[in-house]
Amino acid sequence: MQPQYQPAAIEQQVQQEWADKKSFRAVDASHKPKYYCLSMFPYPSGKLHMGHVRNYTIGDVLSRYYRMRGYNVLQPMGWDAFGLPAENAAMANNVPPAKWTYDNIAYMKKQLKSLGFAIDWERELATCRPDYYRWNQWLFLRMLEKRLAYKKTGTVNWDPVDQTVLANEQVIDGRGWRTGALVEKREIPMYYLAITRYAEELLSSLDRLPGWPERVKTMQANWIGKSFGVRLAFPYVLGGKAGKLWVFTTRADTIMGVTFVAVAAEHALAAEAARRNPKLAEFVEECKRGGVQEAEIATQEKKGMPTGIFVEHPLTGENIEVWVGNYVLMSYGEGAVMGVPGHDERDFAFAKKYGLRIKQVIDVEGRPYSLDAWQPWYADYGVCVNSARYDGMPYQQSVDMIAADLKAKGLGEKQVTWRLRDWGISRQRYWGCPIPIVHCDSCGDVPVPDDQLPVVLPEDCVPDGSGNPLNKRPDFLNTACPKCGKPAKRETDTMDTFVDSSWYFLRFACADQHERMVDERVNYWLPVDQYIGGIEHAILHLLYSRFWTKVMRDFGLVKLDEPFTRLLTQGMVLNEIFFRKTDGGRAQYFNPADVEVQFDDQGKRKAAVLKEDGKPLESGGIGTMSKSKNNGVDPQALIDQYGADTARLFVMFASPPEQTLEWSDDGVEGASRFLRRLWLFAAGRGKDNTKFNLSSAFISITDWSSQPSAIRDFRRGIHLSLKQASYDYERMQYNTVVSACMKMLNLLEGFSGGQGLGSVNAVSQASSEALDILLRVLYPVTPHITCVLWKELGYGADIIDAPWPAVDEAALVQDEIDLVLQVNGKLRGNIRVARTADRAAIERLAVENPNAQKHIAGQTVKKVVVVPGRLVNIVV
RNA sequence: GCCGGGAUGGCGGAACUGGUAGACGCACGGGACUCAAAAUCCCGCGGUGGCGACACCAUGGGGGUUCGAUUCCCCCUCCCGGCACCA
Repeated sequence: MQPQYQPAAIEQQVQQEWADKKSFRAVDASHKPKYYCLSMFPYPSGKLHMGHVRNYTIGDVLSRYYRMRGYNVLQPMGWDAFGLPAENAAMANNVPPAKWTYDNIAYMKKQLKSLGFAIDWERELATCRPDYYRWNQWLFLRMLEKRLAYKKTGTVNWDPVDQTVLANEQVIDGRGWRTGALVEKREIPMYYLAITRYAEELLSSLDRLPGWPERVKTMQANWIGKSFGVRLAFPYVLGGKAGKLWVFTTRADTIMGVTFVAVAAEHALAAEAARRNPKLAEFVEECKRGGVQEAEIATQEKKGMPTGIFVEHPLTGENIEVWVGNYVLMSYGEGAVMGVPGHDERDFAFAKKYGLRIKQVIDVEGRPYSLDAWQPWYADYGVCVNSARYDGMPYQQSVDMIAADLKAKGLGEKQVTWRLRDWGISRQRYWGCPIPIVHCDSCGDVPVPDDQLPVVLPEDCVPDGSGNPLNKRPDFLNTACPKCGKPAKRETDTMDTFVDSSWYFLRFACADQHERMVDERVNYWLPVDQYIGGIEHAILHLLYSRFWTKVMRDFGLVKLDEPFTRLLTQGMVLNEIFFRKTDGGRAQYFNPADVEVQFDDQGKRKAAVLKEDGKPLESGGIGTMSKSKNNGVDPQALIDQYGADTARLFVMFASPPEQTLEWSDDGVEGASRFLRRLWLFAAGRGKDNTKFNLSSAFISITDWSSQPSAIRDFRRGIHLSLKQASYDYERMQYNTVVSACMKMLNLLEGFSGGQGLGSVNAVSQASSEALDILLRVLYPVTPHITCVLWKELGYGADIIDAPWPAVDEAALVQDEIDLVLQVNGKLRGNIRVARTADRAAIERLAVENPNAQKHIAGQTVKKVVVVPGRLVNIVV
């Protein structure tokens, strides 16, 4: 064995061996139980970033652990290969998105392999390949047949200079990112998937996902947003014609407090009023300026303008004026809301601003009400007041009666409303899956017949920022109508990339199936037993995937209700941010690798200077690794310098998977140091050069109870750590798994030089057993080094198929245990009692303890709390 | 703005179901080895007071429940994720 740890050499050798033996090929049937471990597939952006390293290491640790536990494990990998960044790169470098994407995939695949992940590469897929996306098209056509896919208009960001649709990301402070032009909202026809038809099931089946984090389920439930309320109408007569203005409210109990009604700028009544009032028309246009992002709309200043149109209160008949409000969303409810300034904070502010009437109609346990300032309890549930026949009624009773009264007049009824909207999938972009529709002057929108699928995207286009290049490709655009055969045009919109990622986990089960979308193997491997990915996907990707799976189930393609049994949402990877203000006042960011941090004697930070010029930098705190803050760390440099095992060990040790992870160069050094120590110890060169016979796993001692206590203490420490690590593997807290391994090595090193240990043979055997356990516990995290040591020391043929070590419960038993002694909950010492001591004996020992006596002195003991095996608390 | 989450020594974090706050690691200080440095090893390391035994304070801030709260409840502050066309 090499005396020194040389990661580069052993990692390459071990990876080659795995590749040659196809060690991680998943078989589609087995007597073992299956385990499908999936990490969210990467977007091929160029090279791996730390978030990828973290994500795939978590998945790999899990996969290897489950294999040791006797499962038939599948861990596949693919590429979420369509998307906007490829088009941006294409424009910047004048290279087709396809070439850029395929080059990135090749490079990143090499990087993934160098990290030693136990991936079955035979199932690799890329969503930009026609043999993948043809099935997007195929299923879209099936959904069209069932009217689960349909066409309607939708709102997009429009850049009036480039004459192109912008993604939200491309709108910066309300302007187009390339042109700087003020962005406008524009209505265009789009295809939608009717996810709202599954709203009820998507919500209710969250309860059947015990393996999902509560926070993710809460977020999804709120996103779906089922609310029980009343849909009601305000009748009006306009230009001699009668009409009804519909609104939805969850607070029908406040209906007697309505003093105005507000509609969205896109509402029909707003358009009607604008035709007769140029000032209002201007305001409606103003509302249409700016982007479509909800965060932007919700934080902008609340503005409104009266329309001069009056409607009739459905219960009192009172005249109520209609306003146009820039905060009313056309996409939620009816695009109109009733204004109750007395009991809605937003309406209160609006009424104050425009001098509208504010009326109290709810009383909350007699709490004071004044029109001067908003108070939080104004919005609470209470009892109706100033509400005629509803006075004195609590919430539910008043809503029931109001709904009944409205219904009697034909002006409303109870209704369930969802926040969830149907999924618009049309994108006016090139690098995506073509929507398989042909537009014919005679026949209209005609679906492409199945036998003409896939509609293949030409891969040689280079976008230029002005619209979709497919519109400039006659060979793609011009086709024959599938129905009548006359010349027709292809749809040039492509699908949202969330479509691609909504079912890739199914395709991994049968990536070589080219006749069908999926085959019966999908029912063997699915559902995914453990899905791992960033918390930023908690809503959209996961919700779309759940929806898509249910649609495929209803089409008879899969037999599962939910795609992911367990979900782990990993935290983001953060690093420090350093910058200097430039002359223009803008921040110039410097990569932490180029920064030297200086400390004072206490180890507190003094200053940070740029290595290049030695001058100080400002700290921008800690933030997610990003290009804009220039605080990313290239994993390749880390792997090249320290090896994959160190990289993996660091990301697992630095924080638990669900929390954010802070980058630390010193932490990496520490991880590397541990592996060097492990290697030196195993190579028989421990700290004092004591050389044990570790070359054999043959252990002849079966009864350790007669061994000296030093040996029994040592084994107890090892088995306690093993027990801890086993527990932590199950709950996926890998940082403490690593900690347990470090404790084991500390014990081993301390043990090798001790005295009074009995026979050298027994010490050697206990050490051998401990190292055997340590290597197996550590293996999923750092597979290369443990693989080599395991083989070199003769523990077995191949650690990848070694079983998980068993805890020797007998080793954990102590004859005497230490209990914590408290008086009034304060720590006052320890008492040592026999393992078998009963409660009375413990209480007596505790009260008699001199330390306890000191604090009891002169007071009466009220009671004694004994927590078995833990503590005694004397209450005086 | 709305929804969700987080905050523990100089730093990353640990503490399992309410039971010794600070495991493990990093940084830092002292020492050994060395001509010297690196590497390695040993010791120390939350704060205040005390020679010491020990006492008191301390888990973002304020309040509550409990024999006992980092853990449960209420209020507040700051930070992070998402908001439907970034993926």
